Amino acid sequence: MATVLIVDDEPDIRDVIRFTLEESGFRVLEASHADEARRLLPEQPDILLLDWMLPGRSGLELARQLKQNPKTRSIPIIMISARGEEDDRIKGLDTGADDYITKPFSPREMVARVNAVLRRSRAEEVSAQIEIGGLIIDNVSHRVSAGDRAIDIAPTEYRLLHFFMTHADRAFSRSQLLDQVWGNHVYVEERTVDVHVRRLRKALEATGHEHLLQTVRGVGYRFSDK
Amino acid sequence: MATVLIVDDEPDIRDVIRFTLEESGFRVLEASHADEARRLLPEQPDILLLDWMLPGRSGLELARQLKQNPKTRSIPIIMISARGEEDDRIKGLDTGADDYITKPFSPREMVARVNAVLRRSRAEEVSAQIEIGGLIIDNVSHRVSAGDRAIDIAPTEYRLLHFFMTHADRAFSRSQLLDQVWGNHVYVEERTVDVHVRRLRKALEATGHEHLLQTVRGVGYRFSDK
DNA sequence: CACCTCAGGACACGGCGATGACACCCGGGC
DNA sequence: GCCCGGGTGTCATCGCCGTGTCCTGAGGTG
Repeated sequence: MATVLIVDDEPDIRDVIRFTLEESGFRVLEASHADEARRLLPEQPDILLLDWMLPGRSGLELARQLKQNPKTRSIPIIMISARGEEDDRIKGLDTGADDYITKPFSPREMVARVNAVLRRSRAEEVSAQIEIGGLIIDNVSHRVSAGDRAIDIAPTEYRLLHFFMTHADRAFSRSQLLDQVWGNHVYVEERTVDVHVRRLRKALEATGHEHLLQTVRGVGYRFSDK
Repeated sequence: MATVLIVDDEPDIRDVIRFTLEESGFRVLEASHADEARRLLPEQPDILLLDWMLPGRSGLELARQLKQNPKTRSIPIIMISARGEEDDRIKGLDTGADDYITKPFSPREMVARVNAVLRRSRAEEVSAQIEIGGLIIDNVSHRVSAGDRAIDIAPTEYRLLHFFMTHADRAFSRSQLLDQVWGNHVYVEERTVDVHVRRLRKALEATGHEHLLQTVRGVGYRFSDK
């Protein structure tokens, strides 16, 4: 089951939240301030419930910090704020918070939101380097490799592959691929996608990974190691 | 740029929203009630701003409907509700709404939320999986599997199976199936359904799931694990 | 037993996707 | 400026898979 880290300076609030979440089967960690929260990060919480109004605006700081660090960026954050602090709420979303709850909130609402955010974020998992079926793409060095062999690839093929690998196990139509990889403003023939798929496959043949790029007849293409 | 569909029965509200969104570069569609919204779906809005309090609770209905239809399920919905209708807010989230805004709201907040939801939904990976009797169909990856074995299936068989699995435990006549799976404009022989049922069964035999597709003599076919 | 419905095999056509060829564009080197 | 080469988009062609129809036989039903 998922672990939730509550960061709030009021013990009463923490208690209420802890009770509700534990009843719903979550594991709960508590911190009363930002520093304590940071110390608890090694416990690998799946989600943070973060009170906006921590002393010294440290809630905002913490959120910003977590979202800037690649290692913690993927931890979703739900902000808790008092009703009416609208400006803060907006900043919270801008900072990268994934959702927020206004006090006072009902237990049911909170659980519903925690679940919703977890469901969303689970699939996301962004990282610079992605590995699927032994094939590795690294968006920092802009390089594709398998084992210790580098694969030479043209720009468009690279973008296509990168899109596929960040959206694996999904079937895409040609027009979706054009929108996503070429940009939805340009107009090119749908069949062009076929050609680039073929070129990409050819490039992947060098290491025997062409089977990862699959044709879904009547629909489009899919990237998957299954 | 993204397209937003506003569904609200109050023209003033729509105007305000439209103005703000267009200023932020969105394309805006307007509907004053659920039916009009449905008619605008072919315009492919990227997100819906849906007033909760449409006459006759049709806002809830619309949301539920959209989230149940595989074709529209992925369109994110932001609910607009009057402050304090908390029960409704929860129901809204349960219905599948992705977020909500309480009236009155500031333009900035609205834009921030629309952007946040769009950002999320883009990366999102709702595995729209349906499982019946150990057989799994996933309309996102467009794949059928049982256990860890993938089942190879032709386009028409796939659509047929998908329809059956989303409408399990009901018997359908051949003409109903033709309407639903082939489309009600095309004309093909009723017996053709038999042939595709047979092909589908053959495909399911690979994992021993052919018994799920049952013949209802004198009526048609039914998909069920009972 | 006669009738009707469904299962299953066979087959021909059409369309979709794979593939190779080619023309154009752009940038770098001379 | 000119040439060269890699990259990209388009087109025509080919082959195969998917699809719809027909026919026959099996099995259930009255």
